[in-house]
Amino acid sequence: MPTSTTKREDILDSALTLFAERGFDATTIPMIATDAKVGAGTIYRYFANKEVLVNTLFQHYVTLFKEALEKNYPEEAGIREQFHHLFQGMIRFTNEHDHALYFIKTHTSAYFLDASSREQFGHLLMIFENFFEAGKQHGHIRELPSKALIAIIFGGFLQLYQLIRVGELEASAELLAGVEESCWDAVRHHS
Amino acid sequence: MPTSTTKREDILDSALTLFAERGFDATTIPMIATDAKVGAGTIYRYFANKEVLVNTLFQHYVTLFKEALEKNYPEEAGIREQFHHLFQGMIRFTNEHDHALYFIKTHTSAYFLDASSREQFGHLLMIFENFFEAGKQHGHIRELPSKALIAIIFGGFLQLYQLIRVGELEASAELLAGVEESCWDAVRHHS
DNA sequence: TTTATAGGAATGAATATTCATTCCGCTTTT
DNA sequence: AAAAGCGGAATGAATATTCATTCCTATAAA
Repeated sequence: MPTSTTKREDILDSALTLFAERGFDATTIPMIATDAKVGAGTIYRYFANKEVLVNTLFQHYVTLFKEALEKNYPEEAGIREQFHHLFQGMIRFTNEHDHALYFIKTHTSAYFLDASSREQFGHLLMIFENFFEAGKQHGHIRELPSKALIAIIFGGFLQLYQLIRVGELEASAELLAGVEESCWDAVRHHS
Repeated sequence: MPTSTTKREDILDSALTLFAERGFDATTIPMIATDAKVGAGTIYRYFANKEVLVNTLFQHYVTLFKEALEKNYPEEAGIREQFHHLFQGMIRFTNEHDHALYFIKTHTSAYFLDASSREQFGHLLMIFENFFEAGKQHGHIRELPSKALIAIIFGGFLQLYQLIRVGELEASAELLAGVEESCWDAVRHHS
């Protein structure tokens, strides 16, 4: 077998957790190696260097997230249901990939992201941007720049999930439903 | 003049900017020294080490922020006005101390914060917690854990301000008023 | 008023430490 | 037995921290 894919994924998993918890600069390669139960040198068999590793990780999860949001998107449904779909997508994605969204968020404007990573992230934002623009057109969404609306939703959601991850809140269905309602009220148009 | 207090403050100012822009780990002491126009060794005359420096900075601005929120707090006013006061406090503080809130936010759960820093930050949260608890008691605020409400407001606000700092949005009075309304709708009780 | 001097402040080159990356011998697979 | 995959010690570069030296400035002697 040419290099079992397992190790590569162990490395990516460990890197995701550590980058999310401590940040890129505070995470050392030996740390990742230890956590992944792998020699430090092995990491370099799979990734040319630390920056390639972080960009690979970033693009991988941005893509996954984008797909999660786009899958089964209810094009024809009402706006509230579309919002529900997006919000549920965020929740499901966060549950499936523990640290991924937080990692994405905290590294979105990092100095070491390459052009491709930035581009991928742009695509991701576009999903939300399209949603909000269409919603504003129909008078369903508050008249604020889409970028601002995205920031409010994303910022709030991720800050909340940080609390959950740290254990200060429990992710009950009730809490999540309440938060979705809160976020919806933040962006919808009120008459 | 024996050691003008200026140098110490030059150092703190430079550190604030650099920590906020690049993060603690990506900021080197020589960088701070250069920016502050000071010898690298001079920093160690004022701060025992890099961690003491960052904790000093953190506590300083948390305290300032807390004071800004508490000053002229309208105890007797209605809840919407109290919310306005808090929100305005956030805006004013951010305008007066450019990078301070962002620095606080991005370093709140950092591994190098000492007990005192964490405690100070707890006091800060208490202001919001008290506000939300009282509001829920009177049925004015959404029935969600205060921690969650705080996360939504803070997360959203700071994410937004990051866009402003980066220049993607302009901090017009109109935008800020809209965002305040959005945040208020996120936390208030809807009948 | 001018000059000398003590002592705190500031400096930045030197040192110690940490970290990304490399390299080589050992292990496993074929 | 050869080849491929691994581990982890070794290397070199970057960084935090130290320290011997210089620079001020305030006071005091001349």
